[in-house]
Amino acid sequence: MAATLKDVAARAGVSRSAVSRTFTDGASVSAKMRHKVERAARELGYRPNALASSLTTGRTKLIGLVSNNFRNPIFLEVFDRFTRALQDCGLRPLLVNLTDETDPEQSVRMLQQYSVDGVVVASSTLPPAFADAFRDAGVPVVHAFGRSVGAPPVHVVGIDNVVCGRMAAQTLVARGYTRVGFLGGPDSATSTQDRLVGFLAQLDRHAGVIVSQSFARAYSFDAGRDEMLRLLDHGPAEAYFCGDDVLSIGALSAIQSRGLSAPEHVGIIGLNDMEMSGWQNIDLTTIRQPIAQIVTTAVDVMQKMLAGDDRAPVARVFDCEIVERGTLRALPARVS
Amino acid sequence: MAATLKDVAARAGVSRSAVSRTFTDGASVSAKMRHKVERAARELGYRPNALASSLTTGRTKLIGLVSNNFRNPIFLEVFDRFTRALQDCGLRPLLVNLTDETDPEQSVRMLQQYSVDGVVVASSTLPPAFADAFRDAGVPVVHAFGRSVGAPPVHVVGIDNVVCGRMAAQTLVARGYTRVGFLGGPDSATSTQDRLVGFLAQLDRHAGVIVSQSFARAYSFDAGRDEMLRLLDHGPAEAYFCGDDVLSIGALSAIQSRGLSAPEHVGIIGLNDMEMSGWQNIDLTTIRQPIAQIVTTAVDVMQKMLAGDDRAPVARVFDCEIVERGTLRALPARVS
DNA sequence: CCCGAATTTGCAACCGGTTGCACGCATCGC
DNA sequence: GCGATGCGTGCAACCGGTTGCAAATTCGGG
Repeated sequence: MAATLKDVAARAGVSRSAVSRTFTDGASVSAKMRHKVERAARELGYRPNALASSLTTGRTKLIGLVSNNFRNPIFLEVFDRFTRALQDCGLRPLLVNLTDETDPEQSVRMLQQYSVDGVVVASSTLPPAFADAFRDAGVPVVHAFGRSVGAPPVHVVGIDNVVCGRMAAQTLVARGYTRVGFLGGPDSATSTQDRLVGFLAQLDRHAGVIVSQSFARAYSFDAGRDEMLRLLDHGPAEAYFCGDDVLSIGALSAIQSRGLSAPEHVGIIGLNDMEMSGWQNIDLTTIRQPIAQIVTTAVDVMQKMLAGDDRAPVARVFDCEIVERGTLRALPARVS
Repeated sequence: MAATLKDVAARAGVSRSAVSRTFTDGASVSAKMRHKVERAARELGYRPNALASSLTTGRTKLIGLVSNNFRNPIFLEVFDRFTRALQDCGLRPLLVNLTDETDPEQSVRMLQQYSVDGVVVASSTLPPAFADAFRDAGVPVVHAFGRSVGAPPVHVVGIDNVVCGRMAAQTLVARGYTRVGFLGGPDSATSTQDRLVGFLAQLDRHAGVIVSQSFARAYSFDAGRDEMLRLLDHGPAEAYFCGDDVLSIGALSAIQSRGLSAPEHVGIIGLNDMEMSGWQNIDLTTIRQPIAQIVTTAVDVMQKMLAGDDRAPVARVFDCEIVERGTLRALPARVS
């Protein structure tokens, strides 16, 4: 169907190499030749076959975009930004949905079969071993929203969840809460673990504060709601740090459906600052994660790796900030 | 790096064709040969290169998944389902984000360069001409959530938006509303146009009902909120059919921030039944669109086309249903 | 106008597979 | 024991490009 290099060469009356060279920049072609070829190409509607050329060049410009989080609305924004950023530098995202996949090996193989140039893992819940599998296979990989440790096995871009846990604790203490709770996502997620560690560490400094902890079965509305309903039935804390905004909103829903409200009866602070957290009928106090920066940086790192930069993996950590809205009680008046 | 066909052949002491044949099913290979090859392959960790084989077979198993809707949370579910369904039949979604792309030609070219086997367009806002461009390029295409007309230029899977408009109108009339409004998405979207047509047509049968119309600049929370704020300032209708749930939730937020509430002051009915419409703090009455069926069917149609079935394009239309929640006044008591 | 250097072009091999064809060999019937 | 049949295998050409190398062309300078 589609015109090939050979067709164009025949029509222009030149060699195939000449055609190839006109379409690869950096190759030496005379102006006259270029004209002839371009005209023939235009007439035939020729487009070079990216896959065929990848055979010899070894680059496909295909990037595996791997995630297991297709329930949390925040990830729509993540996908939006990743696809745009990748497209902007001429890369094509090959999306891999790991939701019900158990075996990392299999995805690695699949992506290898398609000779992806690199892999972006976008998830805060996948075990680090997963990203490692790609590195072991010799594929450049960057883990966005992964756990940031000192000397990570692969490039990581994200936030420091331990610090976030501390911030949350600090915020609750400053507002005078003395019985606080951690309502995390699944406790197998590194993000959950780290946030809990930070939360507890910070509270350790405040002897008078009582702390409890529990975990929702997933980062989802329903899971948050169910877990909060359970907590409400067993004497809840005064305020909770929820693992994530969507969990928080589920929790708020539980609170409302018991005829209670935030912050009057229970305080809530979330994490992510997803768009709907700012909606007036939700108005969630939360910790903002700089998604845009994380994505941009991850793509940037990927580009550098593709360009041949193979420095040792580094964790790039971005700061979070508290977004004050309406689900925590006000700061006590300053005594002057 | 990776072992190639040649390496395996050398190690097993057989010809390259023999190796190729062991990995393509339907080819004739003796059991003994198969064993030798498989062992050599295992030892070398050989995986056939999907792209190389696509050169001769003409199939890449790559499917372009094209959308311009990365703001509406409902589309996360759409992507989740599409990627899973495609993966389940051995196809790989190559995601194309058209958010700020103006020229359809360009995406067509790009996807052609990657020799995708087919294209799924998932959008209710892209003009039909867009999907047509792929058909014209000889690429199998199915348009999910597209406009369903009698003899469509390409396969379409979705709902009948005219019927939805009628349902909404019918629902409002049945509840005794006499001043109703249509708060649509961007009026360039076919879905908006069709819903409006149906809405008006149905209301035409009810002489006493006054109807107004306006359009939000996008299918997004902010757009819905802004438009509703504007309406509230100019004497709103008693109830609105909003183009979409996310728009509806924006509208609800506007209503609340004016100290009003639904359904007491203004009634709202949405469309989509996205997950959060059911959340207690939103509780939106809406029209449910059977997303799962639409996606499954779209992938099914695609598979058939890939298998060589090139019957004339058909529009596959699914029914919607009203989901009664709390943003419309109750049905008047039946007079018996 | 001639010569050497620089640039442009074509040839041919190669990337990693697939596949039509012909040949070798075992099997079968008679 | 013979030829017909058929399966299994290897050869070689091909898919659509790229690229090292050498030949051909262009160019500049004297």
